[in-house]
Amino acid sequence: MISGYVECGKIELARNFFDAMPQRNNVSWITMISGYSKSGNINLARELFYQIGERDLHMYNAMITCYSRNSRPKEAIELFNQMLSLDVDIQPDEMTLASILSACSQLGDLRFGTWLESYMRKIGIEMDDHLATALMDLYAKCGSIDKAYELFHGLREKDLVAYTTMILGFGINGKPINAINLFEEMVDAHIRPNLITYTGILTAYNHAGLVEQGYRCFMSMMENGIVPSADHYAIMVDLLGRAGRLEEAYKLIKGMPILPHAEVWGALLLACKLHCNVEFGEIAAQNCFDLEPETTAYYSLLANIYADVGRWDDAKMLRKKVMEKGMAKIPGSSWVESS
DNA sequence: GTAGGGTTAG
Repeated sequence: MISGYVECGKIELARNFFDAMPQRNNVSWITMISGYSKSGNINLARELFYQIGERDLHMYNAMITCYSRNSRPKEAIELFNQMLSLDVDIQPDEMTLASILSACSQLGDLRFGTWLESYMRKIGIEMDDHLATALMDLYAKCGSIDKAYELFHGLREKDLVAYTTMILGFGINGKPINAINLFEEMVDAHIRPNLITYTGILTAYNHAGLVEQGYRCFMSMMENGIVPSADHYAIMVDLLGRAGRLEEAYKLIKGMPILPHAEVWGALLLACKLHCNVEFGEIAAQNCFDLEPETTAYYSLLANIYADVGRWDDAKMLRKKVMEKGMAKIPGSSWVESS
């Protein structure tokens, strides 16, 4: 019952059912924690986790995974260390290590990562494809792209996540051509790219400055029934904009079936700065101001465009605005971590 | 009685 509710996203119903249960076994606690994890509710997951009297490996795994997949790598590693400590002393398994490796690459902590690799050997955890993929991601994020590719090459079965990880890895390591080649290999292998894969491949086309090919890829994405997110549009606007095709970029934004976020307009604004275009620059900037009034970078960009074309008074006025906004931040609580 | 934990972006 709980898992059924969790699967269709009815987490409150699952909780009601859970609360009404006279006796809760391990599985029900784990189902509830992973349900909160999937819906991004770290606090409720943690609350439940610490209500458990006797915690086993699977419960630790559920909570560590919750931290890791919700971008709390430090807390994931903290709990992992707690698990290894003498007063808990539970030996991790493949599942634990996959989540911890992910936390590690989120932090870009290669030293802890290589320690984990030898630790795995020490306690006899065999490197399966999931673990190799997580390790691949770590190496790629830390700049060891050759080591990442070695691991990729050694996979028993290259699946969607493996290809996507490697494509993203080539992308962040400045190897767009390798990313593009791998994407083609993936399509040939009949593995269907998802939204994340397209983020990687479109970024690669962008970095390689391959406008036509990138545009074609974006179109084929939609033909394959994958609906681009605002992030994908932002990449496309950047690609077209950097090539000086500002009007096309603008039209792409206007034709979006979803609301463009500030990053989309910001990409156009940046392109307008590169090409000293006031016309679209003003439109892009106005949208950025409306969407994110507190981000001063947008005001500066427009000010720089004005300066480029000799409109000093307009530039000055905007720079004054930036100063005022900067000052206004000081008495506030902008340095308090938001969560 | 039944239900569970892994890897990819932002």
